Amino acid sequence: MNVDVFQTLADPTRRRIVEALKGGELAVNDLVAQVDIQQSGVSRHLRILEEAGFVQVRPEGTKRLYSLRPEPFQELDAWVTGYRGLWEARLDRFGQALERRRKARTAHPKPEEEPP
Amino acid sequence: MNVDVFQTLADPTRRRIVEALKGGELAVNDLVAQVDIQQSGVSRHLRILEEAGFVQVRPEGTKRLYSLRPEPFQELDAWVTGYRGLWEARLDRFGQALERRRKARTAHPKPEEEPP
DNA sequence: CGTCAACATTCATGGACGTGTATATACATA
DNA sequence: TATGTATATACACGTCCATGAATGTTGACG
Repeated sequence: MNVDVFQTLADPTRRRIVEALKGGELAVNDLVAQVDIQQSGVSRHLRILEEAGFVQVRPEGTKRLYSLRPEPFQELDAWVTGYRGLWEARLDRFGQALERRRKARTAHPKPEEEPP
Repeated sequence: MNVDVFQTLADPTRRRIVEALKGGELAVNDLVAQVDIQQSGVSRHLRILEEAGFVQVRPEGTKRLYSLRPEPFQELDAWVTGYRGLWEARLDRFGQALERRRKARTAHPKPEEEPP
């Protein structure tokens, strides 16, 4: 997590890797198939993504399965939250109180419906 | 808006400018006072931010007042929303319904409390 | 142990980019 | 018009970085 979140996401190839991992963990070769650069480049991008906290590795045999980690996305979400006042009608102290109550509500949702 | 949102935000100086504009519109010299680079650099960053849709200009006499625009932040918010499932317990159709109800609520808040 | 597959790392290179210096443009005011 | 202030642009320079090619490393399996 030493590197910057935005700088890590600035590269389009890294974003393609991240988006490919949205569906679940993938091996390096699977990512090479989706991103049109060399395998060495994919490994380097994965290293950068790992140092930035975006991905984690899990060795499985001779393969290494990469998957996403939530922390940097949460950080990004927190950052953009500071600018929601630009397009939401009211995000003053009253609106923030509402927001806090919503967070508390969605953090402990009542299981009133079935998962599909 | 031709340039990439993440690439625009990758530069720390540009983020400082954006954060300085959170309080409202500012002239270029006001930003130069907050960012420790030359005035020419600030103007260049403002041009990049303008081309990316982050800021808009309003001439006032010999000054030019820059202010934030919501679109790129909304775009960023929409992007990170695609990854909320990583840390929220459930963001399936049920959770999205909750989310939609919250949005409808905060869009028309009843003035039932005083701001702290 | 030898071999193959999967992946990581090193090295060299070209291009993009942020910065400072200097100069240009626009506006206001006397 | 002349002068000063506010901002934008042109140019040159150094640095960072994404990429490909080549090589190194690790694990599975005969």
